[in-house]
Amino acid sequence: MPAAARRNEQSRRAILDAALALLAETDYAKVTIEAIAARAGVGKQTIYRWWRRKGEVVLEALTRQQTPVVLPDSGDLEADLRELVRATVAEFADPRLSATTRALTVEMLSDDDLAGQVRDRLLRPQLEAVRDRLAAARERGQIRTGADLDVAVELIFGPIFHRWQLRTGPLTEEYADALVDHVLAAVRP
Amino acid sequence: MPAAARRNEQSRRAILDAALALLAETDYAKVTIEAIAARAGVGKQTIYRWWRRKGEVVLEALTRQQTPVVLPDSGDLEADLRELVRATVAEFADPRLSATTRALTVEMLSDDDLAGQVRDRLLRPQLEAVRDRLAAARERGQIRTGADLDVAVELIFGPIFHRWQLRTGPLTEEYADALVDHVLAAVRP
Amino acid sequence: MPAAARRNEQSRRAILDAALALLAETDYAKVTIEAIAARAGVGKQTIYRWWRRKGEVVLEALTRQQTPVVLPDSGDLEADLRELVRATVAEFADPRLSATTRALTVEMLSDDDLAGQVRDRLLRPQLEAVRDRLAAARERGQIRTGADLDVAVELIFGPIFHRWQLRTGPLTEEYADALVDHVLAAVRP
Amino acid sequence: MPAAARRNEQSRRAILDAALALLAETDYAKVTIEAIAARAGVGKQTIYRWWRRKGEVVLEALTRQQTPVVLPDSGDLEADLRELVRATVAEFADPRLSATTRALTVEMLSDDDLAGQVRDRLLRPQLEAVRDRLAAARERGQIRTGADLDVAVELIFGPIFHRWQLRTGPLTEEYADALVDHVLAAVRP
DNA sequence: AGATAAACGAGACGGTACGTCCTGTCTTGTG
DNA sequence: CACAAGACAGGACGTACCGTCTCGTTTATCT
Repeated sequence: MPAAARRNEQSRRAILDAALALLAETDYAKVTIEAIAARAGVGKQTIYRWWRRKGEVVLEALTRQQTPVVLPDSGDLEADLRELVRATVAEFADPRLSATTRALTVEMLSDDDLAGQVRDRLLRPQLEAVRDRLAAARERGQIRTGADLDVAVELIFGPIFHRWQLRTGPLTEEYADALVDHVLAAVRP
Repeated sequence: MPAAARRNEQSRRAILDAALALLAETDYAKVTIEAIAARAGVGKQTIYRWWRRKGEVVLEALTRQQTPVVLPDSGDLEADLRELVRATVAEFADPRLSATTRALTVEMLSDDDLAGQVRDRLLRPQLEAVRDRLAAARERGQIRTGADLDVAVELIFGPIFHRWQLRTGPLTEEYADALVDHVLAAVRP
Repeated sequence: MPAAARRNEQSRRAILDAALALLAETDYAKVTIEAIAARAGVGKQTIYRWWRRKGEVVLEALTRQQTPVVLPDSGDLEADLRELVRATVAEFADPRLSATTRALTVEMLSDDDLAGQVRDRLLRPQLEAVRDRLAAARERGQIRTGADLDVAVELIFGPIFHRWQLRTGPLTEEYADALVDHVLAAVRP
Repeated sequence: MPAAARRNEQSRRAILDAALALLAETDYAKVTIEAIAARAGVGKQTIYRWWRRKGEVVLEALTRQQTPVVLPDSGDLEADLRELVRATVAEFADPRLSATTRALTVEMLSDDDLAGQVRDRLLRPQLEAVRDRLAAARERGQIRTGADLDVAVELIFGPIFHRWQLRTGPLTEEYADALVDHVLAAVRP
């Protein structure tokens, strides 16, 4: 393991910036280690020294700019869920955010290790925040006690993810609202 | 456009067989056009002449062996759904089927065109079969009239797909059953 | 062996014309069988049916437009030689004629058979015409009896060919005249 | 332009050795970049990095093993010339040396740049050595002052080259001697 | 006036080599 | 000793032609 102490923070930043820039500008096929290195003005070895795969660079580039998850808790479960789902659907509908998600998904599908990292670092916080919100609702009696909260969380994100990735339908506000209705029906007492 | 009439059916079959064999045997990274051509005893140009990308070859190889979708309709919606969901979960849990799905998903994420073809040829029939089964249930009054059947279908497959791809939980029979319970709750009158 | 009787004269002409046109227009590397066939609006097989190699097509294209060799015989050996050598040098200096000669030379170097044909059909008549002129001069006592006429002919064309192909000097009228002087010195009584 | 300082001398040698070996063993048509790379245990890019065309590799392979030109100067011009011409004729008559010369000639005819390099590196030293020998003879009065030494040199090599390439006659010792006689006649006072 | 058989255009085919690109490792100086 | 620079072996990419091989479709003889 390299002595991280010696690590050049400037190069690290340049690499992550370059990766983000390329992700934003070009096809994911053009986001190669060589292109990142060239763009960052960095030797390829400096990338290989600190990351094992391109996917890890991309992941780190994306996590770096991640904002902490804050879910609204107005007490009104339906309103809060609607806000969450609308925001999520809008995000997947946005071609720019969508492109990086797509990139990351490709990497995850070809590297189990990376998949784990993405899951734990990017995804889990998001999903657990929602789970916590649902738990609070359950305590208030807004959700039936028999409901499996993990399943409930997937009932929200699964359909959106599915529709986004397989393009089986439009990602609109109407869709978001319809989804919320069904999810609520599934967990209501 | 090439005169498809002149197409050599033997070569076509050899190519698709080779693609399937490689998909089954090796990492997707090793399923290259060159490997397929070599395995099929065919010139590379013969592949490029009839398919634009590797993904299209893989897609055609997979569609060729596809069995028509038959959904049970015993009249008992819960039983039928449980059977469907258990089978689907088992399929995604199977590493062999899973590998080709993973491969195809990677290709879809990097080629919109291919994504459309996969959706229309492989996915849509499956999803519509389920939708039809739900429509039948609705006519029998087993599903509330307000339910959006498209959303309902995604309520089934979305979570499975999500859990499979992001590995956020185990793909077991218990999970299948819990999912069925929630889906039913969502659409029941 | 094809029954030449059935041969389509129109196609034959189109092929030879196409070959000439390509020779004149492009690099010799682009003069491929496929290009000739496409240009001539002819199937590749029609070329392969009547010629064994590209070089033979080129040879036939060039021989077709060849004019019969006529050497001046004014009685004045020096004047006649000077005219011949100046014309030959000028021909090699002309980039257009030079290009086809270059092409043919390449083919000859990679095909002994073709080399023989070129020698016999294109070259020999030329060389023998010169040899005959020298023989006439010898009978008139303008050339010493000991002179080897074959060597003498090569004394004329060898240096020009050498200088053209290896670009060891300019192909000017002065050069032509200097060469004539030395050749005459070599064979004079 | 690559920093030649970083060049791997071992690879360079392996490539040139492989090229020579292939030239000696096989048809020139089989001397491909891929074959050279495979034989040398080298990536193709390593060849393309340092040479533009196959011809340049071949040229460098041939120049590397070139022995410095040493011409005899016994004072006897005729004897020295006879030795030189006999050796040259024998060399062209030798099928092994002839094959590489043929290969190089093909390359020269399709690449002006390479032609220049061959001329300057391989040919010129040889021709100038002969020119110098003739100059020495002229100073001794063995050659007439009016003789053009460049023309004289070509009077020697041109006919041999011509006869070799166009196969217009045998390359024997008798031919060598006849040629020497005529060349001497051309330049003698 | 058919019949028939070869030549024809078109272009698919199995191959070979091309020249480019990227991978992940190794090497060479610089700070 | 991390770094930039970039050479290296390897190997896939997609393209261009090779020479052979069907396809149907003209033609040109020969019944």
